[in-house]
Order: sequence, then structure tokens, then C-alpha cells
Amino acid sequence: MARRADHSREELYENALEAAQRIVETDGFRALTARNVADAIGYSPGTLYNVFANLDDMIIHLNGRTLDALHDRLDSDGAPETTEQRLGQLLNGYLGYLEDHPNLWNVLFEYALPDGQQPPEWYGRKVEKVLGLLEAALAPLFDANDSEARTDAARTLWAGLHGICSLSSSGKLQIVSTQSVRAMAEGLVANYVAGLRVNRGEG
Amino acid sequence: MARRADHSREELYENALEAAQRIVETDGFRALTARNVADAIGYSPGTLYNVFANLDDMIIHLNGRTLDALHDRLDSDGAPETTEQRLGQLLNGYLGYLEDHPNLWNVLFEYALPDGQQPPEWYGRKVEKVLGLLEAALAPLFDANDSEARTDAARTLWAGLHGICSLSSSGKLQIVSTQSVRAMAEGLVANYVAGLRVNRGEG
DNA sequence: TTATATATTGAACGTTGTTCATTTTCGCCA
DNA sequence: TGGCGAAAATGAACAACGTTCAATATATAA
Repeated sequence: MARRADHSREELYENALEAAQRIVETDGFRALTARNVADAIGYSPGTLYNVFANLDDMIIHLNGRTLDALHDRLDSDGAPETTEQRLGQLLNGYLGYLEDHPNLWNVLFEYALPDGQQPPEWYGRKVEKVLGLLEAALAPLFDANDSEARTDAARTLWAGLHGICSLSSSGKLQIVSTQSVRAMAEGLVANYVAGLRVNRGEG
Repeated sequence: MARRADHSREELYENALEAAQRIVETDGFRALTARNVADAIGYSPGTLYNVFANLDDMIIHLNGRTLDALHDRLDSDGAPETTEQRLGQLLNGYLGYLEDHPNLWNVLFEYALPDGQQPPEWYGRKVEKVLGLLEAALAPLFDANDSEARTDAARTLWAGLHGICSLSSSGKLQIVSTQSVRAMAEGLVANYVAGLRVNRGEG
């Protein structure tokens, strides 16, 4: 028992996260245990602690992968003509990812670090990368030099979408149909953007 | 040892939830364990299972209390003149509660039942009661008979606020100041409502 | 006073995250 | 080729978790 040359540290990292992802997608967040992941990759639980600091750390890395996948899905190369079209494209991508990977999405947003711990810096960069797509789509609605308002708007829309999907998927919004989620999300984007146009026109 | 006449079942229920609340507010969600609650009320862990089906059930009842408290706080009797003033009042109440009871708020929104389980029906009624306040505030923006649009708008705003506060408090929005949260929340309400007015004017 | 019913217990079970002394193997150098 | 040092992997062990339930002690009824 030791020094198996089966896998490098990088391979172990990849295999563990792949297994974690499969476990979450198949059996949900509560099935994501150290022993389950270790079994899935054919190693003992202790080995995981050579790769990750602890389970929290592993989950954050899993969420990092999810953010990357979401970003790739949203970063399509189609060139829509209007701001509204581009936002609709992003919304479709977001809801589509949520539909394809509900459990992964769940871990991404519902998992919280203990107490007041903050995610690491590299994680924040991944978040910013996704938010950057939204910012770019919203750019036509703002003065080029008013980057703060643009950033705030992107965060607000992003958070608003998250709130709708999060509360509805956990049954905290008294919602029945899945159509209603899409309608609310579209309404949020449409009305918020319309409001931005109005206020910009006034300002 | 058994049948202490110390407390009735109702008192036990109240004491347990009070203890649970204090534990959450003091030490956070991860400190909310059956043994901690049992210790706090001077009973053994097994006794809790005479009052609640399990810990999930206890947490849902705790969240029910939180919803009641939030409702009472929002249901102030001031009579603001404009729709925007009333919405600002509700927003202040919401953010105020979040500031006063961050950990309770956290459990209310971040705790999710396992798998696809739904909250019980009485819990849904408490949610609807809070949403009703928002609906009433938004009523002037809709035709009296279009209750569906009104309901959707209330849910959307409610969920949007939740998203902003949830993501920012867990460090997933790259936000530094607490002022920024308020600014985003105010921006969400202002722009969304402005958008509602525009679209209603068009329709 | 005795009997019945029931509230309460706390030991016990299986599982969790996590640690670390031990063991085994790899890679290198003589 | 032989062996030595470094390091990877183990898995038993620990404390704490949710949960169960036979045993028990007490309140109440007879």
C-alpha cells in the first residue's frame, strides 16, 4: 500500500472531481461524501486529503469546474443584433444548463462555506469571467466610462436569475410549472433592462 | 427515568425552537445539531424525536418562525403615499431583518430539503403570506383582474432580492462593501418597477 | 395501593469528516 | 545490481453526527 504509479497528482485531481461530479449528478449533494468519492476512484479516503485540504475544498474545486462549464456554454459565438437578443441567448444558455445539470447547479449555488469564510481568489476570478459575459451584453445600455453601473447591473441580473431558480427549485416560491420559472426569468430581464433604458434616458 | 412533568409538548416545542434559534444566531447553521439543541433545553436527544419527525422537520419549523418574524416586520402600519415609497419601506424592512439576524436568514434560504422533497403545505402558506405584502404593494401597477401577472411580479422581486443577498453574503458576487448590496437591491426594485410601468403603458 | 400508560432516557448503530503512524513502493545513487 | 531515502497510499482510529428503541421511571387512573 503506497506509491502506486497509477496516477499522477493531476490525474488524481481530475479523477476525483469527475467522480464527485458523477456522484452529485446521479445521487445528489448529500451523497457527496469522502468515502463515496474515494471508492469511485479506487483509492482510500486518506488519499483525497493529499489532493484537497478537506471536503469543503473539494467542493469548491468542483464548483470551479461547474463555473467553467457554464461559462463555455454561455460564451457562444453567435452574433445577435440587439442587446435584447443577446440577453435572451444568455438566458437560454443559463436555463438550459440548469435543466441539463440540476444537481450540479444546486451545489454551485446552494453550497456555502462555514461561518464567514470566503471562497479563494481563483474562484472569484471564475465568477468574474461569467459575469463578464453579462457585462458585455449589457454594455450598450451604459456610457463607456461608467463601468461601475455596468458591473452592478450584471451582478444584479445574475443574482436575480439565481434567486428565481434557487427558490423555485427548492419549493420556496409556491410555483408549480417549470414554465413559470422561465416566464419569471424573462420578465425579470425584460423589465429590468427596460427600466435601465428609461433611467438612462432620464439621466 | 421518564415522564417529567416539567413541560408540556407545546412547551417542549417552543423551547426547542427557541434554543435552535439561539444556537443558529450565535454559532451558525453548522452548530445546529440534535445534541446541541437537546443540551440547551435540558433534555436528551431522543426527546426531540417525540416533538419533531427529524432534524429536517425541526429546521423547517424554525424557518416557519423566521418567516413569521419577517412578515411581522414588513407588515408595518405606516401608510406611504406612492407605490415606490411602499416598496422602499418593504425593502428597508427586508434588509434590516437581514442585518439583524443574518444567520437565521441564512438558514431560511440556504437550507434545502434532501433530493426533491417539498416543504409542507403550512410552510407554503407562510411564504404566501409574505409574498402577499409584496403583491399588495405592487397592485397599483396592474389591472385589478390580472392577478397572475401581479403574483409573478411579486415572486420575481422577492426571488431577485434573495439572490442578491444570498450570493453576496456567501462571497459569490465579488462584492466588498455592504453598501453595494443595498444599491443593487434598490436598483433591482427601481428598474424592474420602471420596466413594469413602461410595459403596462405599452400594453 | 396497585396497575396501566406514557414520557424520557441513553446506550447503541451506522455514517460522517479527518488524522496519522505504518507500510509499501518508486527512483536514484553507489 | 543492490539498497537506501523519500514519498505516496493506506486503513484503523477518533470524535461527532442523525436516528432508533428497549428499558425505565413517573404520572395518572382504578
